[in-house]
Amino acid sequence: MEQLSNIFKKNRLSVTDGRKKILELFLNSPEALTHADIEKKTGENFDRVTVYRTLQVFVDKGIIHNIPTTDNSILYALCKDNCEEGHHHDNHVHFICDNCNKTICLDDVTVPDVKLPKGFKPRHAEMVVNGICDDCR
Amino acid sequence: MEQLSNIFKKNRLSVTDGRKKILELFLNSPEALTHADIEKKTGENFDRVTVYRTLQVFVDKGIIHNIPTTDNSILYALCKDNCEEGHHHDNHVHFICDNCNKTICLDDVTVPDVKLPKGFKPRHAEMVVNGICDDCR
DNA sequence: ATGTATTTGCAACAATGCTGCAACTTTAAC
DNA sequence: GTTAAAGTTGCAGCATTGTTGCAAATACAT
Repeated sequence: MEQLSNIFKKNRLSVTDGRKKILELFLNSPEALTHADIEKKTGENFDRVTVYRTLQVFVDKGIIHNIPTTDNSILYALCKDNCEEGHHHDNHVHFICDNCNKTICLDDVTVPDVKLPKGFKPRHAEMVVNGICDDCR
Repeated sequence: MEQLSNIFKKNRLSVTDGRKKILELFLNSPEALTHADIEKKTGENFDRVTVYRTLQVFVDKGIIHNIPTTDNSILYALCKDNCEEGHHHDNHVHFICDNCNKTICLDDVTVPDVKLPKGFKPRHAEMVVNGICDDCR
C-alpha cells in the first residue's frame, strides 16, 4: 500500500482508482500481463480506453516496460530496475513457458552482448527465451 | 525465377499468382516485412484474407519466420537457414534500425546461450537489437 | 472550499485478423 | 487435351484491438 503511493509520488501522477488497481495487479503478479489480462483481472470495472491510457502513462514514466512477442499481443511487466521517465534500463532476459504460457522476467539474467557486423551500432538489446518454466517441470 | 519454382516444389505447394508474387517480394527484400507492407507492395491486387493465409502457409512450411516486436505488428522474413515443415532452425539475431525503422536478419550473428535459473529448461531463444544500421550511419 | 488541471467514460471510428462458403484454379490422371 | 479431385481464392460478415475528441467527473494545490 505504501509502495503504491511512493510510486505515484515519485512520478508525479494523480492517484485514481484505475491507476491504483492496475498498479496493484502488476505488484502482485509474478508474470507479465497483456491488456486483455488486465481488463479481465480488474473485474471489468474500467473502460478499455482508460486501461490503454493508464498502461501508456506507466510505460512513459518507466513504471512498466513492454516485452516483444511473436504473436501480435503486447506484454507489460513491472520495471524492477531503476527506470525513470524516458530512460528505461531493463536489460534482463524474459522467459515464456511453452506449457503454462506465462511470461516471466528473469531479473538476474542479463542480456549478453553480441558482436555485430561492421557499421551496426547497438543501443538496446532484447532477449526472449521459450521453454519449460520452474513451475511446469 | 527458378528459385521460386524450387521452393514451391520442395514444399509441395500449388503455384498460384498470389504465392509467386509474395514469395518474390521476400526474395527481393533485404528487410523483414509486415502484413501491411505486403499488401502495399503487391499493388493491392490480393484480398487481405489471401495474404494472411499465404503468410500462414509459408510460416508453416518453414519458408518464412516471424520476428518478435514490441509494438503489436508481426514481422516476417525469409528463412535462410535450412528450415523445414514444423522445424524452424533460425537462431540469428535481428536488428531494428532506430532511424530507417527497417528490420534486418543478421544471418551471421548467432543468438548466444544464457545461463538460466535452476528449473528453467530453454527450447528456443530470440534476440532483437535496436540501434543504427549500416545504411543510416 | 474553490478553481484549475488532470483523468475518465462514452461514442464513433479505423485497423487488424478470422471463418464459412461458393466460385474458381491447379494439379494429376487418364 | 479433357476431366475430376484437391486445393486456393475472394467475398461477406464478424470479432478483437487500438485510437481520437469531447463533455462530465475527479484529484489536487491553494
